[in-house]
Amino acid sequence: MSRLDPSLIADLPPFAGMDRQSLEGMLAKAVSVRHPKDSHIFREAEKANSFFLLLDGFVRVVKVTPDGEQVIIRYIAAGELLGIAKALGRETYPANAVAAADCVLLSWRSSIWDAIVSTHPGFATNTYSLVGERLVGTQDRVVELATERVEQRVANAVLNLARQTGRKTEDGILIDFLISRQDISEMTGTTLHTVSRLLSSWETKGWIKSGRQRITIIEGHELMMLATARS
DNA sequence: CCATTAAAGGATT
DNA sequence: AATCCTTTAATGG
Repeated sequence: MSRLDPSLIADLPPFAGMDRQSLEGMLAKAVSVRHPKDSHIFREAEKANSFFLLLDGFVRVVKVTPDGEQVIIRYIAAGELLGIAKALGRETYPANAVAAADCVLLSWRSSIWDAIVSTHPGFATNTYSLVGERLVGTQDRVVELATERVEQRVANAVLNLARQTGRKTEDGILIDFLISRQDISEMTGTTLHTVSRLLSSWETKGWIKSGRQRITIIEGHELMMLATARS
């Protein structure tokens, strides 16, 4: 296994404020793993033996209902931790994590979590922040699902994806991985047909450009108006 | 306003 | 060729 350079992770939020020696210590205990698109990184209810840092790619966190319906909880972008069951006081993973694109990750054994947190208080606080941000995000989505119309929820989902994973192109902000209308419907609690209709009507208005599994936001402002408009 | 169903055309493998 | 993704239209809650 090749040696990993500290600069690989030094600038990522979880390791902010960590000195070089500590970074090297973390990396010495890490194993790098590759996950091809659509492979599972971990599964719900599985024993949480490892936690991960996503170095490249995108991960989809998914819950599956008893009757087989999928709900997308969130997407995780490069630089974020995932599978941090230990930080949540859990022994098992709370959901499935699937590679939404080809992914490169670092993984650590969960058994060293406590030692890391006690020797690197900064890592602990960074993790609290991450957990807090995700909590706020899910709270927002609960409010959305309870009060907003489908059109607004879809607009929000698209904007959030663009903010999280967007890449600038000549046309606008491209959501930088393959995402189907089915995926968006699973994020927003609607059907792929409704998502399809909404996206094509936005395309007609010139707000977005979308092809098969690709979405580019051209006029983010209009979408934001829609997303926040009161019915 | 939105889900469901059905049908059909395009894209991907 | 088989499968998946998207669009469109009709119907009904």
